[in-house]
Amino acid sequence: METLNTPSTISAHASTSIDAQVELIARGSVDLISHGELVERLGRGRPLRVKTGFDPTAPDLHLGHTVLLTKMRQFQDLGHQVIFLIGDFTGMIGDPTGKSATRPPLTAEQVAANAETYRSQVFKVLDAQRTEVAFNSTWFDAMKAADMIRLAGTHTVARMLERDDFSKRYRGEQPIAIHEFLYPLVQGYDSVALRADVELGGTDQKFNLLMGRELQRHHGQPAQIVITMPLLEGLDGVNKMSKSLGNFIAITDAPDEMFGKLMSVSDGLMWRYLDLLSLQPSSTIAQWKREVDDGRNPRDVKVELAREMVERFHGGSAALRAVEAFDARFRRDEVPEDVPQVDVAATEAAIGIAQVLKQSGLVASTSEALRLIDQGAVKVNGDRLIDRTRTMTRGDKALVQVGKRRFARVLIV
RNA sequence: GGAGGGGUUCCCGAGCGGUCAAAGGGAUCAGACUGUAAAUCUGACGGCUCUGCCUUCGAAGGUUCGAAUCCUUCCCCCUCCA
Repeated sequence: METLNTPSTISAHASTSIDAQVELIARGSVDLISHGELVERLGRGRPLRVKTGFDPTAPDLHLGHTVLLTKMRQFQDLGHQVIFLIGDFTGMIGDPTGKSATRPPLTAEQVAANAETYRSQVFKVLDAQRTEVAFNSTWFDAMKAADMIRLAGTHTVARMLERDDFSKRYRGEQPIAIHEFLYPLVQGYDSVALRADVELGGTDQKFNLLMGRELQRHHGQPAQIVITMPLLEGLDGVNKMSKSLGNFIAITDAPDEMFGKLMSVSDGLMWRYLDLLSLQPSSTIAQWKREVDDGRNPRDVKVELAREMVERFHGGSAALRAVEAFDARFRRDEVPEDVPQVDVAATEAAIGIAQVLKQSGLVASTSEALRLIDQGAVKVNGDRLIDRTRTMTRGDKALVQVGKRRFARVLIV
């Protein structure tokens, strides 16, 4: 690791005061260990090396994953050096969390493929030009068994058992494999190898991040500053954002969908999202807060948030179109432009409306179709349909709508 | 190895021979209200050729006019003792 790629001059952040930097860096964080050390380190006037480690399992990223990335981006914008570390060495050994004992180790090929997927998603948030991508196999593959044992010798079992996860399992008489004790050490050693000034992680990573500090001191380096970020709440505002709970916004969600999901977030959650996801300066967000307190419609601020996110992941023109499409559809109550055309086959001359709804894919079953009709959720050519026995005949065309979001242009054939 | 407790519709969870497509809560969907906010209120929430019919309560058999509820076997979970 001789090419540390550190710019010799400081450009961007020279103009930003240390106080202002600290304020931005601390925004949204749970732990900052420690504030004083951060001020001191920034005071040295050189770009900081900011490390964040990621699993090589390459999930489809959602906004929750981007909280850390956003924080990294803020560091970049302040002129610091960001290191995107892919834990391929650990990934090839197997499950590091103990959560799923059966998670199989990844092959080198899988790791490489995942890393590529990662890159394509991650650089929607990070500035690729200013990101150093590192793999921890670089130094661990070169390590000898004796080195690993020496690393293991730096800490005690008792110390490891302090980690919440381990102590719970130990008390609960759940197995803890020996190699699991090595993960915090391995992760901590990454900080030594990278000479990290700062390491970012989720709150669940706190123990491992602190391990980095100890190992750095052990190796005669100044201890890294540790920053933990919270888990982002999902669209329900209660549970953490996760794929399995279905309360997520994927970064690959289509522009209109992403925009709509963000607009449906509650006002309280909106501020949370702004703090954790927006690259707007804190002063701007504070300004918006004051304006809302003075009577400005929070909706307007939410539009800013939604627009920024869509712009980040789909570009500026897509964001403008999303705003326009949203206004047209929900404020002016117009029919969206991209309504799918569907042909529905009638076996006889006439076909019941429930069948039409089902066969066009607007509803899952005839029963559901009838229910929705009874509830006044179905519109045909803009008019509410209340007669569940209504039929259509061959050659009929109609714009059919179910609820607020489901549309189809149906042709009976 | 011994003793006991369980597996119910997307999730949690009641039911313990008929009035059960099965309480209640959550999630979800729709309507009202709105800023597609959130909250709230109302309704729906297995399927179908829908005032009726069909399929569902771990699996398979059985008892009964009738079973999610009783019996038998099997599968799977959990607790305590050894």
